[in-house]
Amino acid sequence: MIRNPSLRDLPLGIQQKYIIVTSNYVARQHGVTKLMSVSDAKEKCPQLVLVNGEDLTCYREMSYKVTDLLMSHCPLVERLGFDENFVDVTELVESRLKETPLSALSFVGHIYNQETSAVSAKDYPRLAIGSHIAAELRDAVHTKLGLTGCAGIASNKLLAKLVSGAFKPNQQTTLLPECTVTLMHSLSGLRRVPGVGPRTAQRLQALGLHSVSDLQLFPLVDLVKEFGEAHAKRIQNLARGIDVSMVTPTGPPQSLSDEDSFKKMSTMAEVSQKIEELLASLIDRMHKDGRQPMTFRLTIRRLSTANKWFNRESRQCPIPSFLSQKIALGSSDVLTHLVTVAVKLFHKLVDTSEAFHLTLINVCFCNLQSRSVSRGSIASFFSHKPPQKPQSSSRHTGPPSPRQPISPTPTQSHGRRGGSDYSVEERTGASRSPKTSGLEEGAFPRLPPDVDPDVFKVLPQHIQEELLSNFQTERSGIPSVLTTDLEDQTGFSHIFPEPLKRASQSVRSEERGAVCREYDAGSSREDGNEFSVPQDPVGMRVEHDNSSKSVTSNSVSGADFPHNVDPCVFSQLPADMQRELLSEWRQQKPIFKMPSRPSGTGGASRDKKTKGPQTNNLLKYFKPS
DNA sequence: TGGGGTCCT
DNA sequence: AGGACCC
Repeated sequence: MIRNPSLRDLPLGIQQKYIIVTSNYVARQHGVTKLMSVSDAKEKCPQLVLVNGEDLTCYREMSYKVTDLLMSHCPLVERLGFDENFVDVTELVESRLKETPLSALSFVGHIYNQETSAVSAKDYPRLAIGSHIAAELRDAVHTKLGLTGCAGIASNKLLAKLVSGAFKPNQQTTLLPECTVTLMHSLSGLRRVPGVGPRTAQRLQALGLHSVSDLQLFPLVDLVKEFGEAHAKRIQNLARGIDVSMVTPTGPPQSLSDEDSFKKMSTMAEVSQKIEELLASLIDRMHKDGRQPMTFRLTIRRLSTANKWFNRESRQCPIPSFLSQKIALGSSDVLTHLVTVAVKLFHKLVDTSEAFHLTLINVCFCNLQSRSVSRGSIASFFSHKPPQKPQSSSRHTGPPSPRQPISPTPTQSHGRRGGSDYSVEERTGASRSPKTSGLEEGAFPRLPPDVDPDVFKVLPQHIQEELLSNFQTERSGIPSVLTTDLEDQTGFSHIFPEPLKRASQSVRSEERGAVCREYDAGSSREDGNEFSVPQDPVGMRVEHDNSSKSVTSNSVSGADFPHNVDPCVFSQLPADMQRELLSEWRQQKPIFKMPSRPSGTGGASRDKKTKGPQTNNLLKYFKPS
C-alpha cells in the first residue's frame, strides 16, 4: 500500500504461493483471515486484490528502518519478527519522572479495562510517562516512515504484547498491574499465551489443561514431569502474566537465509539451478551486510507422505576462508564456488541414485563475523570477540567499504551483542546497576520511605495492603518494553524519510532479497508494538505459610515461588523485581555471588547465558531475614 | 499454509 | 541437526 496508495481502499491480500499471508482491514471485513488459502479468500471476497509477497526485501528494509528509528529514541530494542519491536524504556521513563511534577502527569491512549479519564496518572507515574513515550514513538514511525500500528505498555514483554492487541487498528493501550489477572483470564486458550506454541499446547491438553487458569493452578510438580523444570516454570509463570525475560537488544541478524518452496523438484538439474538462484540473492544480501559468514547450511523439505509438516533436514559446513572473504568483498566468482559447496551438502542429504521429491530448498549463512577492525593484525587472534559490532540494528552498515582497514569503532568497549559479548547479563547488570544505587536503597522497596521493612513485614496482611495501596507509587527500576508494529495505513507512497541517524552512526540497508509479508499489506497490520513500561505500585503481600493454592510444595513450587509468597501478588510486582526475586530464590543458598565478571574484555565470551543475578537484598523484604 | 527469524537441546 | 518458539 505504501508503494501503491491506490490500493488503499481496496481489499488487499498479500500472497505467497497459494496462501494469503496477511491482508488489509478492508479485506478482513470481507472475511479474509490470516493464513487463508487463496481459493478460500477469493471465495469470500471475489474482488480481492492480490500482491505477491514472496520477496521479503522491501518488508525487511522497512522493518529495519522502524527498528532503527526506535533505537534512535531508546537503545534497548528487541525485534520479534519483521513487524514487532519491544522497547525497554525504563531509563527514559526514570529520567522524565525526575523532571516532571506529578501534577503534570497524564495518560494517553487506552487503559486496559478502565476508563482513561477515571485513572489518576499520579498513581501510576511510570506507566503514564510510558504511555506518552509510546505515543511519541508511534508518531515518529508514522511521520517518518508512514506506518501505523499499535502499542502496548506494561511491566514486561508478555503483558505488553498481550495488551497491545486490546484496541486494534492503530491504537495503544496501557496495562495497570492490578488488571493483569483479568488480561490473562481473557485469553481464550493456552495457545494465546505467547511462548506456548502448538506442541506445548498439545501436551498441555493431554494433561487436561485447556485454559489459562487450568495452567495457573496445575501442580508444578506434575508439570515438571512433563516438561522439565525450566520449561514448566516458564510456562506456568507465563500463564500468570509473569515474564522475567529481558528486552534483549537484537542488533544485526545472526543469520541470513533465502528459501523457496514448490510442488515438486526431483532432478539434479532443477536442484542446482534453484540453489544457484537462491545463492545469488543471498550472497548479494550478505555482501551488503558486510560481515563474513563462517558457516553455510543447506536445508530441504521432502514430500512427506505422512508426517506432512515440518520435516526439514539440513547439513552445514564451514565456509572456506577464501570464500568468505570473497563474499564480503563482493567478488563475482563466489557464486559458482558456493554452488559447488551447496551441491556437496545436497548429496549428503539426498541419495540421488534414487528418486526424490523435494518441496523446499533453503540456503543460509550463519556464524557471521564482523571484520576485524585492526585489519588483519595478529591482535585479532587474541581477542575472543569478534571485533566490532556495533551499531545500528540493522544491517550493520557494512564496513565502510569493502576491504580496507576500516578504522572506526575500534573495539568499543563492549559491543552490545552481536556476536558474542555478553549481553543479557551485562545488560541486566547494566540496567540495574545504575539504578542500583537507587535501587537497593531508598526507593527500592516499594514501601513508603517512612516505613521500616522489618516492621512492615510483620504487620497483618490487610494492614500491609492498605499501606501499600495508599502508597501506590512507585519504585524504581522497572523494565519496560514497547513494541511497535506497523502497518500502513496512511500511506503515502514513498516517503521514506530517510535514514535517520542513530547515535552517531548511520544506518543502511540492504536491498534485494527475498520475500515477504506483513507490513504493506495494506493497512493492516497486526499488532505489534508493545511497549512495556514500568509499572508502578501495587502491593506486595506476604503470606507466611499457608500457601494458597498453587502449588504447594515446598521449596519450589508454584513456579518457583517460596511458599510464603503469593503468586498473584508476585505477578503485580515490577518485572525487574520479579527477576531479582526469582533469581535469588533460585539460588537458594544465597548469594554466592558468582565469580562476578571482570567485565572487561578478557573474558568476553559469554554471550547470553547465565543469568547471574547480582544485586540482591530484595529477599530481605520478603522473609524474616 | 509463506518466508523468514530466534534460542535451546 | 533438530526442535521449539515467534512473526
